[in-house]
Amino acid sequence: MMDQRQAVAAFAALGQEHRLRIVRALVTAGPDGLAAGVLAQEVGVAGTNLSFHVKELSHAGLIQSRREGRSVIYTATFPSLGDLIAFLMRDCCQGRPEVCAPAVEALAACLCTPGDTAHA
Amino acid sequence: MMDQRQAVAAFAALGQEHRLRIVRALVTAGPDGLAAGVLAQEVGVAGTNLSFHVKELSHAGLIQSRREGRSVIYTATFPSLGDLIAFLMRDCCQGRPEVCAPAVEALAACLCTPGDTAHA
DNA sequence: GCAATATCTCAATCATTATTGAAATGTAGA
DNA sequence: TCTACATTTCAATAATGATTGAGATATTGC
Repeated sequence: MMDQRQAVAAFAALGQEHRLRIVRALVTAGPDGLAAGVLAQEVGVAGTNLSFHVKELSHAGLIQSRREGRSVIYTATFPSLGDLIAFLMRDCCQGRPEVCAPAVEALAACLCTPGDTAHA
Repeated sequence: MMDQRQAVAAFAALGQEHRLRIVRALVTAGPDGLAAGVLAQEVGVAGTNLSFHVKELSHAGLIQSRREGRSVIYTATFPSLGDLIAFLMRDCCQGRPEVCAPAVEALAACLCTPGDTAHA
């Protein structure tokens, strides 16, 4: 369960163009992730600057890294993203589920195979 | 459909303790919202400072305001919150729905009455 | 219109964050 | 071990954001 301190750090990390692009690139890349060099090129920042931003994202728990040969591979931390979303919308119902239902729908739309995978 | 510019502004707005508390207070309050004075007291900031923060949140599209008598009532903009969440996780599947399913579950957990309300 | 309440705007100060370049670290292959 | 490649650390500068207080605006009831 995420607390406010973590949530603020996570949102602050996402509130910067380059970092949001980093996270989105890694979310799109999926569990395989991307090497630092590829990521820097894709996001359009110098390597030295990418390092600064991935450190911040890593510190916020939104991405992870592993070494593979001489490359460092970054991946999105999907469970943390889920926790962050849950924190933001926690207690949103208060007896009125129609209030937060749109958010659930919006997110569910990203599931490519509607069916039992959504409740796995 | 939210674009990157809006998403960065929204996340940046949420990446600050007082503003996150404002949004969470309004999410919890639901469609009825809270008056500026109540909100300032609940979040623990001076009125002059609250004004600065709600302006930023309003500009990011995360909250709305309406006048009621001599009070200004703020409410969370629930559809924008849904769009923001959808933007963050867009294209997260790439043939692997199990990747983003945890995020969907986390959010769905906030729905108090599981059933048809979730797909309304 | 006048006084009281609620909120906002403005300008100044303080604090934090982003970016850059140079040098350092760690890894792989000859 | 030597060279090339990938990434990080460090220090300095530039840019942006938070907070405060004083004054301005808008609304209500007398």
